[in-house]
Amino acid sequence: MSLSLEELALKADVSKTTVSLVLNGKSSIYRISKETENRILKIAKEHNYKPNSIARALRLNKSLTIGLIIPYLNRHFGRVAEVIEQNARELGYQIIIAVTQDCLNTEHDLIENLYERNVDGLILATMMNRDQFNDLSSKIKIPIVLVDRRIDGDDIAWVVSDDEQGTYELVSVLCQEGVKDIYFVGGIEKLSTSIDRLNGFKKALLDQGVECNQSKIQQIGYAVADGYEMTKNIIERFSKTPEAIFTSAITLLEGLLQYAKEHKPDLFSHTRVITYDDHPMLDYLQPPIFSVRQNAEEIAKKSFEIMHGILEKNKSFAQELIKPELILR
Amino acid sequence: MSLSLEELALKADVSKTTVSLVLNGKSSIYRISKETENRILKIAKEHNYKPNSIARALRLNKSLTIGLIIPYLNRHFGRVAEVIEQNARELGYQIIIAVTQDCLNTEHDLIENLYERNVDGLILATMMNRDQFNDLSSKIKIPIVLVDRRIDGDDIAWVVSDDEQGTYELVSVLCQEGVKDIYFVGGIEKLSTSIDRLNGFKKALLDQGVECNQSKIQQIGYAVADGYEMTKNIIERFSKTPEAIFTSAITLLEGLLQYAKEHKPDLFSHTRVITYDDHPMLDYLQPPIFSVRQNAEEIAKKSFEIMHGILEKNKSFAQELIKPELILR
DNA sequence: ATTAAAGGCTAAATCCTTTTAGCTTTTAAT
DNA sequence: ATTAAAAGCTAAAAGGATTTAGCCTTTAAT
Repeated sequence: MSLSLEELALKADVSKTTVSLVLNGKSSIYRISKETENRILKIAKEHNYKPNSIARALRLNKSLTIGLIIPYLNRHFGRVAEVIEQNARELGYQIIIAVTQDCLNTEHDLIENLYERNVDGLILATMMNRDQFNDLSSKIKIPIVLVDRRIDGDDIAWVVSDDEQGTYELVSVLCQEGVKDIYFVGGIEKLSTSIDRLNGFKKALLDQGVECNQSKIQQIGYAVADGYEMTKNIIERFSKTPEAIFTSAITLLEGLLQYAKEHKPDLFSHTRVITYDDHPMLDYLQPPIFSVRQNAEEIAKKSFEIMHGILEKNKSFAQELIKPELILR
Repeated sequence: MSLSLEELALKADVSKTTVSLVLNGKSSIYRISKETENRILKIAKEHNYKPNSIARALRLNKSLTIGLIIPYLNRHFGRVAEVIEQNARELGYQIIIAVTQDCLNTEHDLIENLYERNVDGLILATMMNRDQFNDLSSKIKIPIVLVDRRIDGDDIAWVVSDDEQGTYELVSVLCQEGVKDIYFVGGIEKLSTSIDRLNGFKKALLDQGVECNQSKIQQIGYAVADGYEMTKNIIERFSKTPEAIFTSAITLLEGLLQYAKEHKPDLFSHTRVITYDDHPMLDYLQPPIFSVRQNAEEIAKKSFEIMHGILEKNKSFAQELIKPELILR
């Protein structure tokens, strides 16, 4: 291990050029004799030669490394990262991971940092808007695939859950059960996840002939504390206990549960709760909470697939909406 | 961006040696004049020069990259990874992540792979035993810090939760409440997490004068399905419903909950359940489940700290037991 | 006036691989 | 017997940074 081309060449009594050519499968192109080829291959194998990846990266200007920038390594993104890593590994790529904690500045720093560290591409759950992204794209000359959060634009590659459709279906189920008074507990307002989920929410109400009151829509952020806050607002500002609350992320549901436990233990006897994102523990809560399960595996698979296509198969960008699954308990 | 030392040198009308010396803070050692120094610094700043990290890595034989190998990116390891990444970033390191899915062969492949890819060190939640680890250590000439799962040995660096103590305290609480009939639902038998948790369990029973029957101890694995299986065994093999069950991981608790939901809905009216690992959703389950919360943040922080100490401060290995926290609901 | 020391900078080697252009020898063709 | 083509291989450059050894000039000391 860790012996160089030159040392191999010495042992095989040829030049390092020859060794390199043989090991890169170019023997026939360069008319290296079968005999020499076999000798070199044998010696390389005996010594378990592995080319120095750094030297290779320098020469080829290709590090076989993908940067993955996500807000947190929570359940959802953890699973996404895990599957991306597995897919990447099979094709010889490594994943460098970095978390933004949903801070835009951190995101910028990380992008720059990974870019300078010569990753071949970036998979990105971004907080940027269209303009910020365009700015970035002009500076950064490597492919970017957005994951989980999209930015509108015909030339931007992304893979996201079909948030609008998922929310639409989930909320429609409630409406069809006759629920009319539904509150929306939302996340970071500018993100596509928020916009799409809110659109799905509104569309469901509209299609089911339920009035959609702006005052029933809250959007602070995706943190547990935000969920707590929004639930508090809903419970305390309105005299009437809501018929139903939709939380648009599992963290927000956690906030709601926390508030309920502390200040409104009877919440569930009056109020149906439904949520975007699923969690196995939801199976054991009383009463059952309907949810929308994102297909993290598929999101991960597709996003690396697109990246790989751009990097190695000359494919251009692509966009994918991944269908989520309704979980009615 | 992406302009080279040589180009900078051209612009500053000096050699690239001079530029390199100045940018590496060696002006005074090499008696570069203040004037030249300032000119170079100014030009470098203007052009936002960043040294090519690959070239640097090749020359210095140091990639500023740490490999992190863990079984899954689940809640616990996700948090560990997240915090390691943040700590690493502050000190200029990147984290390459890879998941083994608790497969020993995959672990070996990944270690070899990352080693060949020139990571400077490895942080590892390993499945290896002492012999396998020794074998590995002799081949791999970079520092290794074990995380979450330790291997006995005076010369092995590790950071783990104090599994024995945590389990001891948790189980003791139940015993002190008078519970005498406690079952152990365990994970992968050979891992330190299993061994330590089982030891803590046995010690608690012993100290509290509760008989510890070998038939009440099950160890299959850490998967949800394993928890299901072990719960099934306990419920179906014994005529008497157990007074209490300790699951030694949150996944095993999930398996238990699943079994209970499907086949034993009244489990909780007869049986106390306690678990290693905490989860916020446990707050909302009825009845409350006592748990032991591992301090993932501290585990992460210490493990990178040790790695960094070895890499840059000439420190040697170190071992840390991180105190977990009892959560009594 | 000579020598030594200090000041200011750089050429070239090095890390390891890939790749281009081309060298030498052998064989085939006329 | 020449020449052309084919066979078999290699020297050297390139990629971008770091570092060693040392060159040349100026100043200070005797």
